[in-house]
Amino acid sequence: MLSAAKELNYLKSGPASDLKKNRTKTIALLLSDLSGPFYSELIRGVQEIVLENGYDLIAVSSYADESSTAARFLREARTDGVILLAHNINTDFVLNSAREGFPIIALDREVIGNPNIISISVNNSRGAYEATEHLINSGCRSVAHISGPANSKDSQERLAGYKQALADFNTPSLYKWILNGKFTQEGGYEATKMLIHQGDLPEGIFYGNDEMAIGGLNALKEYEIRVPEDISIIGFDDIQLAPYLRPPLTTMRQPKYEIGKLASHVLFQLLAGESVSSHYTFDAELISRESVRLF
Amino acid sequence: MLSAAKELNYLKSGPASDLKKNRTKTIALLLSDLSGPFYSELIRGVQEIVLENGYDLIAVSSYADESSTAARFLREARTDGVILLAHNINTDFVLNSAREGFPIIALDREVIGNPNIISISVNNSRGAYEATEHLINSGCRSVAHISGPANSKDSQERLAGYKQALADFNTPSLYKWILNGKFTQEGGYEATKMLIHQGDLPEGIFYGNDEMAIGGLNALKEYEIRVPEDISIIGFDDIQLAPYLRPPLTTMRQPKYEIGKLASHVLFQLLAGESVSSHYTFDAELISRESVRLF
DNA sequence: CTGTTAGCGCATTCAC
DNA sequence: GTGAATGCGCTAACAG
Repeated sequence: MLSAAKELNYLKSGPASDLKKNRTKTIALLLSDLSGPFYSELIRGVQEIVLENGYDLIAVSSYADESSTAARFLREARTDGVILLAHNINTDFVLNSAREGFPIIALDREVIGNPNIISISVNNSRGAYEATEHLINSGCRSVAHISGPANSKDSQERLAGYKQALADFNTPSLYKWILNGKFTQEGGYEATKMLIHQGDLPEGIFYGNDEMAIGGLNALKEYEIRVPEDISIIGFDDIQLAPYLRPPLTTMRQPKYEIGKLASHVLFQLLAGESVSSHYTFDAELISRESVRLF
Repeated sequence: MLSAAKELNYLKSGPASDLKKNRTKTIALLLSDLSGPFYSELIRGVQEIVLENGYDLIAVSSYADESSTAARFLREARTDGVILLAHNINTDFVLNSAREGFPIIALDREVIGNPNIISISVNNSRGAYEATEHLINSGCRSVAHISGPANSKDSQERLAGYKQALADFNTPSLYKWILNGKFTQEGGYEATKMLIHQGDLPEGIFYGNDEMAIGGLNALKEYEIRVPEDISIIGFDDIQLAPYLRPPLTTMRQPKYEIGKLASHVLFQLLAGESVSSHYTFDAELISRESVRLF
């Protein structure tokens, strides 16, 4: 009777099944904006490991802050674990969502003291230091920095690395050469225009990420300032577009694929009850293309 | 007592809540590959409407066919509705997953006869016709076509439009000038190399999508065939990279943002019990850049 | 207005 | 082996 019903088009309810089994066999990747096209490498890394372990992967957006889908997935443990790359969810919220058996891997912040939260980050200050150093070593006697939002840890660290390099190489560190570009293309465009209007153009610009560098490139083109003949620029991230820009963008590559793989790998270790380090670090790598003038 | 527990760090279970309420307030966007970077416009459109309606959006991959996450979300109605853009899930499976009160919006196929499944598509054959026509009108006396997978409806229709244009404009239609590039960059590269090795190069190539055109551009560059001086090429989709290619790619733009908005809009109408058309169509639009030589 | 209770649809257990 | 009963953790309905 019941089996007959099953044969002819039985559709089970996922939620009911999850409730009973107390696990979803699903991992959520929490992103600040689903429509941002720059995570594909990371997603690929995560997806590989998640599928390999017989789990499903869903991507969730934290678009509207704490009322967002992502927040709900965190707070209500709608999956068996979570990989967090959503800087607009605040750390207290994350801490309050942590619970036994619900691993959280944070890729965009350092969370200490909670055994259910592991963080993985790239060495931003070091990467920024190298970017700035590269500009200086290739002949720039002055270097500006277009930074990201002040509340972003990535941005703060990159700014710190930049300043350290200026200090170490006796290069002028001027307030007017540090502008906020909000990590967006538009922001990079505006910040670069401001830099140009100030009159005293530096010989190099270190953009806190590639998106802002794209905006910068557009602003520079508008004013017929040639890259790299008149000014050298360097970005951070190595997004997919970087090699296609004119000129191809020199940048600091983040090993996104590797980070994605490690994040999910660690997640499954936690799910299996194994103990892991509370923090992992990767280095960024200089990808030299044509936006920095070499001597 | 219970309220005291709540105050100090109560974490509710999402699955249990969903079960009780019999709705998730979540819409799933089913994509064939989460790491594909070419959906951002569409996602943006969907996200806007979904959030506006107080719902959450999650993105799910159908990476591993019928055993995939996406398939599970369809089959088990894990969300209140679904937007489908996953050609690797077959239509019978979709039909068998349909149920009352679980709207499915199909963006990559035409599904007829089921009131719970609505399809939205672009007029592929017409777009392909226009692409081919554009090549012919700009002076190409011969036009090849690199197509997508044979089982893709999009690909079939684009091929049909191409053939129709050749017929209408008395342009030679040769079997050797229709090659399969699988809708991937690699496939487009290989197909283009084959075309080159055949010796008798056409004056224009219509690629079934932009990704294959990128591969084609690479192959052409390798053989020092100049675009558009030696050969004109046109793509389909207008992906984000298209204007950044060398030369900037002429292509048929799909109104992805608008499609995303309509898809979610229709979904909510269905959820509200309103009746809607069973099928909607958009037109592709010629975006003229520099990969077609103009006379 | 606060406290108790029934039942959502499954998977698992136990009785048969 | 097949079939009925229990309870997962909530929410909504209801009683006090």
